[in-house]
Amino acid sequence: MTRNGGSETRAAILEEARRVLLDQGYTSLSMRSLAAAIGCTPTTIYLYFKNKDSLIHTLIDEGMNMLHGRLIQALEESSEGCSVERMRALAGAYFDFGLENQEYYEVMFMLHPQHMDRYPAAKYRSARRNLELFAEQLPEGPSQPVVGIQIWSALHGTISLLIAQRIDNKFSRDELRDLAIEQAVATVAARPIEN
Amino acid sequence: MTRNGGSETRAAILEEARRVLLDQGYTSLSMRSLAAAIGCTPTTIYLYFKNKDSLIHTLIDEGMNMLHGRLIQALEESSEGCSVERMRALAGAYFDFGLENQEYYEVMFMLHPQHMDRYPAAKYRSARRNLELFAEQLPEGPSQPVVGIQIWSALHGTISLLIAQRIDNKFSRDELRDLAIEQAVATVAARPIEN
DNA sequence: CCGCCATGTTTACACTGTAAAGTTTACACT
DNA sequence: AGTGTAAACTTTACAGTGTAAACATGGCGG
Repeated sequence: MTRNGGSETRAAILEEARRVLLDQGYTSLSMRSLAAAIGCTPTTIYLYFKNKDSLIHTLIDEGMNMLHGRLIQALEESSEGCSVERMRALAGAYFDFGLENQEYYEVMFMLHPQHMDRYPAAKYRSARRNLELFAEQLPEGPSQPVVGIQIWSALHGTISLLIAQRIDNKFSRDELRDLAIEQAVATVAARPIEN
Repeated sequence: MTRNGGSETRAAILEEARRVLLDQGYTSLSMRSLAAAIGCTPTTIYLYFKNKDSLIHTLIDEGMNMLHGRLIQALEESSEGCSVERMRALAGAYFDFGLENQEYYEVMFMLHPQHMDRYPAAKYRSARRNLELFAEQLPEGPSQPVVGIQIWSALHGTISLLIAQRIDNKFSRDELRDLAIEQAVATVAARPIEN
């Protein structure tokens, strides 16, 4: 392969990895096929990424930033509403992001760490921002982060089962979406108002 | 390896597979190491199981039956209670099963089908029994299976994130358990009584 | 006794991630 | 211009994966 100044190769790797991830999913993303697609040898990739996991980590990070954009946008669009309405918008945006970016969602939230190096602390923080948005919509403010986690977890449950195709097709996605969002909303509505 | 009458080998395969699954997790479960552990060649396993996935399927089936036992027991112990109390017992039992049998839970509900052959229809039915138990606890009876699915999904969300170690350790498991269960209970309590 | 079938092994293929060592290119500096 | 060095990339190799095809062997029924 022609020398092309390093960072171009790195960009090509990421671009192709992203493409394969979206088209064929995580399992099809192999270092060798990746290398073949961009016209270099497998080991070249190791010049830019410690290993496959750290390549995945940067994809996760991309996904987290995409998600953050979507969530922030949803919050801005509903900023005039009460906490219930903001949560409805947030949950809806989260749900839609998950189903519209299934392959991203999978590497972001469904991959087991045993198959994966520990997620680096710096990137972990950027991921946590997304989750904190849920607690921040509670009427009492972000003082109960665990409740935010619970609301997020419940949403994640439905999304992950849909992605994993563990829910019978006879149940409509829209109905499941509504139920999941309303459950999140109900949890907010049940909180005491304190701020 | 000595001929030992077939079903013994099959039993040994399953026993070792179960052991590895519980000890080292799904990723460590390889046909070759499995064969080495029970003292046969990898291909011998293919006499008893079509492929790795179908071996996993029978483990999933085992897990589903274990889970069913736990859920039925919880329901029996709470049979005198109202639908809210029965759901509390059911959700608690489901949650505990998940965390006490993480490796089973993972293959049962968290593995992506792309990595896996389609779950056989017959076994799928036995899995569905477990989910139907949730809808059956609704005050209006099992007429709204999708609500049962939603309650189950939300529980699954918390469990799967805990198993995947995607929830910060600073959040106590007990508190998350309580919140998840109460969210399930609240969804039941919010239903109209019709039967 | 003989043939068949269940039970198993041997061998092989096409993959996977990744480490070590060697090679080529580009550029800075004397 | 010539040389040193570092970046970029390849070659080769290892150890592992699932699994298919062909071959061997034991025991049992006719």
